[in-house]
Amino acid sequence: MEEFLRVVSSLNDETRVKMLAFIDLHGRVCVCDIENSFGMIQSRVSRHLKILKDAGFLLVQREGRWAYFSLADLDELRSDMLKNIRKLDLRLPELVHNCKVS
Amino acid sequence: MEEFLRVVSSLNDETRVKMLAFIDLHGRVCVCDIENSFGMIQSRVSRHLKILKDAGFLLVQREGRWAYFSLADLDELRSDMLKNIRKLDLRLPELVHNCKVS
DNA sequence: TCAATATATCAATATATCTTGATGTATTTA
DNA sequence: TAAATACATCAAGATATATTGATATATTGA
Repeated sequence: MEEFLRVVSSLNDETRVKMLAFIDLHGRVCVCDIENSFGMIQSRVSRHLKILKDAGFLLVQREGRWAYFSLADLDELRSDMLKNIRKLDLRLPELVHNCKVS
Repeated sequence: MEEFLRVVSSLNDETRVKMLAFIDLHGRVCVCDIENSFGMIQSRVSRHLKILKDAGFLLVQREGRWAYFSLADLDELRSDMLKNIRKLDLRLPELVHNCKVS
């Protein structure tokens, strides 16, 4: 139950549903990609990505000063959730890749 | 998105997940059945059942002074959620049918 | 080494949700 | 008709979550 509620509560937020859909669409992105694409401040983005990671949806790979987030391997519950998010056909922001150094 | 969030937030609560599993298991129950089975006060039960109903999981049929709740027809999102709740193998309270008149 | 960048986290505030107890309405039965 | 029962809803307080701005750490490049 605890894990089920962690998964459900991670998706009980429009911002996080969109971020998950965005990463599903674009693959590997760093925090500042989402910051730029969504027009949100860094602490907010970082917090939401952490929640999605802790819920088992995302994987983080640190490279230098960047943290790249991508989809984790999903079990049935999580892949069901993602499947139903895909069906929402959300309008997502464009990918804006604007980190200062790369 | 709005409907997705209504479904997700309805399940973002341990009490409601258990009540949904309970109704899935026992079929048609009235509010006081849940009150007695879960040992919760009536206003709390009524509120949670309303949230599950508004989220499209439950159907209500009024009969006399009783309101009977049962599973609604579920679309893919909702039946996926119920399927994953079944997999949790929750320990649910016994059905205590103790309404004063019947 | 120093400054800039990327990220995480914390504290404060705002907002939402849950629980309880009180109240209101409808139905049934004495 | 009056009392009891089933249920819904509201107000108040408690708890949880989200947002922002500030601060801390690590990495890189000048």
